[in-house]
Amino acid sequence: MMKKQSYKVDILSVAKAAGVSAATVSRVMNHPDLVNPTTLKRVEKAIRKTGYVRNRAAQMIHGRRSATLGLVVPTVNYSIFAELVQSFNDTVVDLGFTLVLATHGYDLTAEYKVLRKLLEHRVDGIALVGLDHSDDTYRLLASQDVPVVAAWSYAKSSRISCIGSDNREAGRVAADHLLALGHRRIGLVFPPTHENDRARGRLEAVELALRDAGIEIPDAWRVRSPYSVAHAKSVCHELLSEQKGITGLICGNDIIAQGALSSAMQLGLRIPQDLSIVGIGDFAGSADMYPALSTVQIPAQQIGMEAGRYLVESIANPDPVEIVRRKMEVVLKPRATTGHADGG
Amino acid sequence: MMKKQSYKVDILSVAKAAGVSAATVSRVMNHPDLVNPTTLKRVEKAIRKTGYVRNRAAQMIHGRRSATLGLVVPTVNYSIFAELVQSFNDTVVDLGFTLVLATHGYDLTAEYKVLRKLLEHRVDGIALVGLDHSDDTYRLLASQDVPVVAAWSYAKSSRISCIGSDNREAGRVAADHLLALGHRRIGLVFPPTHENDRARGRLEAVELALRDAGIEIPDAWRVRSPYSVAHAKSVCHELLSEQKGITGLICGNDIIAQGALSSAMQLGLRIPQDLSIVGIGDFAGSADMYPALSTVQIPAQQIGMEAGRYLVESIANPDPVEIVRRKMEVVLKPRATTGHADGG
DNA sequence: AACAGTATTGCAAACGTTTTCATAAAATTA
DNA sequence: TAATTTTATGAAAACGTTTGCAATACTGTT
Repeated sequence: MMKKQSYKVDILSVAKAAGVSAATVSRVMNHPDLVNPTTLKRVEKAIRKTGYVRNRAAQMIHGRRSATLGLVVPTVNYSIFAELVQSFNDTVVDLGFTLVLATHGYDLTAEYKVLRKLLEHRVDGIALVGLDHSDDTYRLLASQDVPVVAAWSYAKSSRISCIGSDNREAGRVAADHLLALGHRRIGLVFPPTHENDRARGRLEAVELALRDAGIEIPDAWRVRSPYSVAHAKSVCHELLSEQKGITGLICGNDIIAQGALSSAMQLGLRIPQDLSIVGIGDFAGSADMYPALSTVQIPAQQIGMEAGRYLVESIANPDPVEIVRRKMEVVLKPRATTGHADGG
Repeated sequence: MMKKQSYKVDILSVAKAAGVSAATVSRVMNHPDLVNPTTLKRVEKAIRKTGYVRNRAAQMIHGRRSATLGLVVPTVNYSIFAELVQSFNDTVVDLGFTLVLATHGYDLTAEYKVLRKLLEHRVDGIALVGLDHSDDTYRLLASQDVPVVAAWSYAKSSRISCIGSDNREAGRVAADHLLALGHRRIGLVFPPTHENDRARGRLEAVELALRDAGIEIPDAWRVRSPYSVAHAKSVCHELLSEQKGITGLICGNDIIAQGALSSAMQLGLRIPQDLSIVGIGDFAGSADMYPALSTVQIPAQQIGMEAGRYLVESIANPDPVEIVRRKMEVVLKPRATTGHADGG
């Protein structure tokens, strides 16, 4: 059976094999109800025998959709966007789409380039992370009429549709949590905020909350770390061994928090008696670490799902392009890495 | 500038805007050296002004490559395949390709379906994980002449090209590590091995190594857990609280090990004095956990890179389809979660 | 038996590009 | 200046599908 077909099997070979026209084969694949059951059987057999796989490109050129969706994330390292990617994927696959994935490594110039590629491939819709994008990117998006959604971030005046959380709120919740536990000597470990609205919003809100609480933080207690466990660990090691007196750490996300936690434990600090650590994100695994990480949950799965659905919906109804903004609530997950400032 | 072009901008609109033929525009995009510098400038301006993005589908239909590569992984959850995906992506993007990602959730029937979709989209090459695939999948792969590589696993008699590690070796190394430390009361936490050659190879090798060492393991010490931290944690909690006397745990991968570690610490066990835990994989973050996870490294990044390169190479030189098998060495990473059996 | 209605199929145009071939214009040579 | 070569461009065919329209073959009704 199924001989090793050398070279292209097109719709015509199938038609010939089945003794029908190309049109009929096409109908078998797209509108089987329109073809005689007997013929259907024969054609299906021919399809199987020849190993025919229909060419999406050719049907796409006919005005058909490509049935692909582009997803642009900064990175796929660690589990930062893992749940987002997985749930977005699952959602859209269920709806008949295929995922084209692109990453840019937190570089918005690179983002523009990959976005262009996605557009060349005529993805039917695009999801990207966050709301910081280059002008070129925004212009490109505006010039094409492809549905777009920014996932992860929410802003009430975003230039494009967005489905995500308010990062300032996430930052505030994290800060309030530590403040409520009586912490006043707080260290901040965040990634560079340039070109990253998530980190910027979180950090700004944290700083604001602390200021409002009348707390002054020495510059030495503010440190930068990219989203890498190893890097965060080394940066925190330095911070915690040199700057005594810090009782709480607010981290830009759970990956950084993980590094912070690791370095603290290595230094023999008791968590949370000697040091409280709070992350942001609630990534897969954060709840099951030991000690379980206190963090601010961003509902990644739900965001991925909603973003996928929104895109598919917009493709189906190319309505007047109205901007949709959906805010996904952030929720504090107080777990084992935070406790009262007095260690009690 | 760049007006919000309603509806399709095709090569003809650009041609008209620039006062040239479609052929010239095409040449500007594909062979700029063939066109007069003055014309080039004019056309490029028209391209910018109209916001033209070339249609890959249309050029693909012309026998051109699609410039996409399919990557099929079981899941993108946690960081199990994160490094693989990221490095594969980075490698092929550098070489001008775009990544089409598919997941199947460890279900080989689902794998067949997503694979078909990838083929419909005419990806120029396909990478998938492991060597367990359905007959349908293998047949489909054989019937199309698209370069294929199985990443992650290595087997000297694989039906398709493979670039990866020998999972039996990984299992043996993990077992030998614990044996060398004097452990004889060893628990096994593995995922279902059905349709998963990685898990199966590892587990078989572990069992063999233990048998060779004259060790008999009670059935109660063999437990199943999918690749999920939460699930592994709960399964291990049960195992460790009911079955006393276990001094070492061999886990199917680092994610399971992470859950095991978490449950052990929660139970107040000292690691590694009371219990040694070894994982397999050395995923991103494993080295920086606390305590740092002892594990068997599978060089994911390198595998991703080599797989990407191999595919691109095969696309460039559609040589006689010779099967390539590259074995990536596994290396023991003894860290803080394993120690002598006597706890000394 | 003639008719209308319906079900099934094929023909051919169309989609947006690339590329071969031909032609025109410009540059070079004798 | 005429002949030749080179450079730049356009016209049209081709790629693998889908689909509107037309044609044919059935079905059932009188």
